Amino acid sequence: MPASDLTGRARLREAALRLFAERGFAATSARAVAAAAGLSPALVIHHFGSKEGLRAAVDEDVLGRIGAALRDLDGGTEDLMASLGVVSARMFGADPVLRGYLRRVLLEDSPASAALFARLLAGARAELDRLTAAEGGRSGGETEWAPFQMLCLILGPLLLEPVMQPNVDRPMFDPEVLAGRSAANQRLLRHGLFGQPPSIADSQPGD
Amino acid sequence: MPASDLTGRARLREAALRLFAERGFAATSARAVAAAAGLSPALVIHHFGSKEGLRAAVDEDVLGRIGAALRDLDGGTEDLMASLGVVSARMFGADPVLRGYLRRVLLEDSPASAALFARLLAGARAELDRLTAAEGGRSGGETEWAPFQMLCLILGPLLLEPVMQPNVDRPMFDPEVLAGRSAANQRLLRHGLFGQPPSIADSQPGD
DNA sequence: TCCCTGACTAAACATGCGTTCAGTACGTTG
DNA sequence: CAACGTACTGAACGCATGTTTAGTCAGGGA
Repeated sequence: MPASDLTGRARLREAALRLFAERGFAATSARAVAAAAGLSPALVIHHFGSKEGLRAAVDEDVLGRIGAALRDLDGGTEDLMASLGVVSARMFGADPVLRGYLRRVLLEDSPASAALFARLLAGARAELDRLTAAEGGRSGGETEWAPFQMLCLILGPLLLEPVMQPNVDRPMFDPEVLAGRSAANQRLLRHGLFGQPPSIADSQPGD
Repeated sequence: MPASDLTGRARLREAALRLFAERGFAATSARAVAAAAGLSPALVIHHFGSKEGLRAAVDEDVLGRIGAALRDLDGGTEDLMASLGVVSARMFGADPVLRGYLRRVLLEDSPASAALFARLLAGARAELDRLTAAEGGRSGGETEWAPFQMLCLILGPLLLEPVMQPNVDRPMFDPEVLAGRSAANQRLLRHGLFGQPPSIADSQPGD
């Protein structure tokens, strides 16, 4: 099952995803990808036209997966902003390789990454609207940066994982740890770091 | 003054900083660096021993600048958490090239980047202590993630600049815009997105 | 059965890479 | 002045890269 069940094309794409995530695109040779897939380097050209074509195929695959996860989420009637915590768990938490690849994609400004970020931003805005409505419609002062702040809180640990992890006891994307972080983010967005001492109604069902 | 006043060694380092920031290390050839500096490729080896040595020199230079900026900041008696807003303005706001380089450094886990992040984390913790003291010592619930959240809010826009900028009207690191974002971060950390409607004592002197 | 298409390979190609080498020009030191 | 070390150059070396080519092999329709 590991990789040998897949077609050659798919095995190349998987191997490329892994190596691009680990070392980056420019630092990964087509030969290395082929070797990791147990195939000949010429197959990269045969299946994808060029190394750049291979990258495009990997991009499409990854962004497709994430787009699907986001679409699932919109459909579900998850309560409040639990959803963005859930989506980060489902996408980012799932696979270290995917995280590594996303990390590198997000800091370029390829069309693919721009589209992904626009999608995430729209999600954050929608989430924020729901959150505002749940808070009784009051919105404190300037909210221009709010969706970006929300995204920074969610994407920050993804982007900073390699440097952040050594400063955290447990694996940052362990489901429990991630849930704790999501809860902390929710508290921060609602009340700040100092608001509302944990007196009554501290624990909520969702998240 | 642009570059010709500098020694060949310094010109190579500056050119490398710019190109590494734009294209990444692996995608930048020693020949390209030398050409950008108006020098012979062999000089890269003569001055730095290898291309990797050149990277080390650039790293040292960049991290030195940032370390100095952070040290300045500790010395000054800036009030409250204005300081981290100021430091991001002074370091990140200053130079797009520096931002690009930092972006790439922070998502590897080289010793240099680990040291830088540890430094930033310590700064965030100190800042947070001061902020907590100013809030009357009360700290709401779990604060385990607080310093990381703070760093995400500050570093997020730096890391995401390429994908974020197209969604923002004005240049993200324009001093005014950055000040506005810093103020928004401060409000978020203190009261959340919905707390404390802007009734009395809205504007404060610092930041 | 034949033939064709598509997956696949080994070998080779041209190019660009990091690096080395031999040598020139120049300011400093003896 | 001679000797030296240092900044610097053009040309070359060996090698890895992305890609091409020619060819093998299996499967499926006519």
